[in-house]
Amino acid sequence: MATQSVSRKFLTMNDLEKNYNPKRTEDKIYEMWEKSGVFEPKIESSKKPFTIVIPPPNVTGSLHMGHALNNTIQDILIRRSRMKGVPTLWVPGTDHAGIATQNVVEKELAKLGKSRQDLGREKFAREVEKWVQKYGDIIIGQLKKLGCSCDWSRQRYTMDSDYVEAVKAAFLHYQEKGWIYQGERVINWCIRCQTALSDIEVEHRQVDGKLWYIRYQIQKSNLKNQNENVKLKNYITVATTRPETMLGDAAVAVNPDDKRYESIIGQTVIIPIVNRQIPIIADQSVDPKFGTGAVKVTPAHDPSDFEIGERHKLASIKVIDETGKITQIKPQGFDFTGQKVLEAREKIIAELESQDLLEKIQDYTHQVPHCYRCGKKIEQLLSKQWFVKMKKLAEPAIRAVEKGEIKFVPERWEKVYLDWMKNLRDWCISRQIWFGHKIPIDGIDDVLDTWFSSALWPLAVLGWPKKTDDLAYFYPTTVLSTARDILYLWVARMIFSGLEFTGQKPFEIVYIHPTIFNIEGKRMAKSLGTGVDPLELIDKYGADATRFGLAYINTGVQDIRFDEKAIIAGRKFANKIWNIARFTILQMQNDIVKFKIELKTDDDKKITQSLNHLIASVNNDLDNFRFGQAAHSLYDFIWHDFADGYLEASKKEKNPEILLYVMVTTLKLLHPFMPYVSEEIWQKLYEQKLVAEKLLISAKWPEAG
RNA sequence: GGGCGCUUAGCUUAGUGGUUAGAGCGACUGCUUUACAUGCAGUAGGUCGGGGGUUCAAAUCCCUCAGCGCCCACCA
Repeated sequence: MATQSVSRKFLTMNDLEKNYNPKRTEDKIYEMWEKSGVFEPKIESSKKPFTIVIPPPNVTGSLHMGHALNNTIQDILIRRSRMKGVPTLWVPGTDHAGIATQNVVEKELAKLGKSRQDLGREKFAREVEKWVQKYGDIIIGQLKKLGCSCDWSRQRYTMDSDYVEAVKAAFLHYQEKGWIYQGERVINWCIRCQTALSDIEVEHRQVDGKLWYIRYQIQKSNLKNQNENVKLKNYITVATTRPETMLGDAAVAVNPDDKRYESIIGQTVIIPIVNRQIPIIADQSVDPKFGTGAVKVTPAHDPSDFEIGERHKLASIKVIDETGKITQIKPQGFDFTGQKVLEAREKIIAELESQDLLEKIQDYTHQVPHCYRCGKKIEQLLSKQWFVKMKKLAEPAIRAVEKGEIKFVPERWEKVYLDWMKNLRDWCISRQIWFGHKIPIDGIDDVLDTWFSSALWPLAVLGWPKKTDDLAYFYPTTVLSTARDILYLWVARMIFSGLEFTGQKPFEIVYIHPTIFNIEGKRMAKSLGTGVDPLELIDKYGADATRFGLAYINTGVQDIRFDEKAIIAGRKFANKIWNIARFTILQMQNDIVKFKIELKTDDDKKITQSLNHLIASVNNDLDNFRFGQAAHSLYDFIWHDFADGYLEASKKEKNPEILLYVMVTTLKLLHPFMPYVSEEIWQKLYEQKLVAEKLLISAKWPEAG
């Protein structure tokens, strides 16, 4: 509470607008904060810092509602921590997002009828650079509009020069450990993007397909030992969803315990059309209950077939190339070379039918892999790529979470993380796209998976591999707030990277925020016309309204059906607060203010008691990431207890000190949620010498007494 | 095939064992009450998805069924 001041220049009604006006407030206030230097923490070695690194938005486009929610959450945590007097750092930045950004630039070029190949690498790189510059700036501008109190002096980009060094250092480190290797195996290949993808960059979508039952002739000379079940048959039937891959079959596999086929294991069958001889083999991985219990094995085009192939030393015959066309496999009398997969499939089916080798066709709905960036079907094919061995990296990452050193909020995500981490395959890190970090090996012109660089974010932004003061003081960071869809792609990889390179976890708490859907429960997407632009909301209702509305509906649920009504309620609330302040300020001028808290009436006692409860519950809620609950308590107290109750009553029985005390305290509690209106009011109070601290953003946070 | 989440008033939802289940928006009825009509005072509207159980007491805990959504998985 401020000390008594004798010389106050009283404001009149006209000095305070009747309604809160965000547009006349926000930019002015933000500039004031920025100039004051409060966003940039000072290192105080005696105090434990509070650090957040922003999940760097992709420079593919502007921010969406998920970003608005996540950055509101982070700013709430940051502002509260700062007000508590803790050295508080929020590192901002952007991600080059290799494949995603390359794709959006390619889409732009396509509008002009051009491809990246038309431009060539150099010109294309310049186009990408222009895009990155433009959208990088847009994103930073949006974060500022939202009111994010990031330390802009520490702003980073995943391809700035220091970051390139960090990526190199990480790669070399893995190499020295012997964890980087080049291998030829079946990987996910996007025909449109022309690159390999890791397993988690593939989306499985349900597709209505067919199951074709095809007869493979058993070699006549081997038919002597037939048993009861196959006595009358001279063929074995396999079921497949991809008949065209039979061009590359290397075996027919059955389960070793499958009595039906016991007697013919080891015999030879002839692939129809291809006329090549392949063995019938027994492999544990075959499910006797599916289809006929016999499966054609195509090691070059299916990861599990590849493994069967390795176990049985089968040849891998690549029949589909990187453009999604049939290779120069020329069975006698046929030539499918250069034909698209579906085209070849049709011809093969027709030929099988004419040879009476197609037993039946079933409708079959199954999961088919698609590219997570361009949405096109993935081909699984044999390819030489670079991998990181995961076993040694996963172990400490599992332990850190199991021992509770890293906690997930909500807790249930811990299990999701661990399940994935315990069943990791090696990480395919090479990409054949043009935009990204070059693999630091001479003569290799591939780039790295964009997530290889994102995985280093918490350490790289603080200076690693250099031993900087920032790294020593602000690492490990405190909270990582993010969306659930990048739990594996990003969060898991930051955990093992952080532990490997520093021996310390990258963050203490992973907060997984709700996903925002539209009111029908559908994904918000610009392309579907279901997106809501947070900037438009800020323009219409103000940043505070947008932030408060988002915080208010974030009650810890998994999904949010976004309803603009919440933001409208936020706007009204901002206005309500403004008017409470207006009333209070005018009240202060009419009465002598002693700045001494004296509880005279029952109303005084009641309101200060409720306020104390409010402080306790807001603190408790925020300690536990219960943003919605905290917002609800603030709303209910301020509107109903304070305005409808105490303020009305105070018109009859005056106690301006209490009025001011409650006002000032609620402004502090509200500031992380609604920084602009609260600071704007604070400035009026400061001018009136009704508060002592110059800025609310750095005023002392209330604790329950 | 595994796992997770959700189902409360017309809409979006709060509420994790305890008096007549709250709010915002919408609807309706009054109010130019010396801050706010972005307001104030009220009214109507809910068998808390169905069924079963535990308990003195269940929207809340357990089981089960149904619907919606998400994630993982080498049934080709």
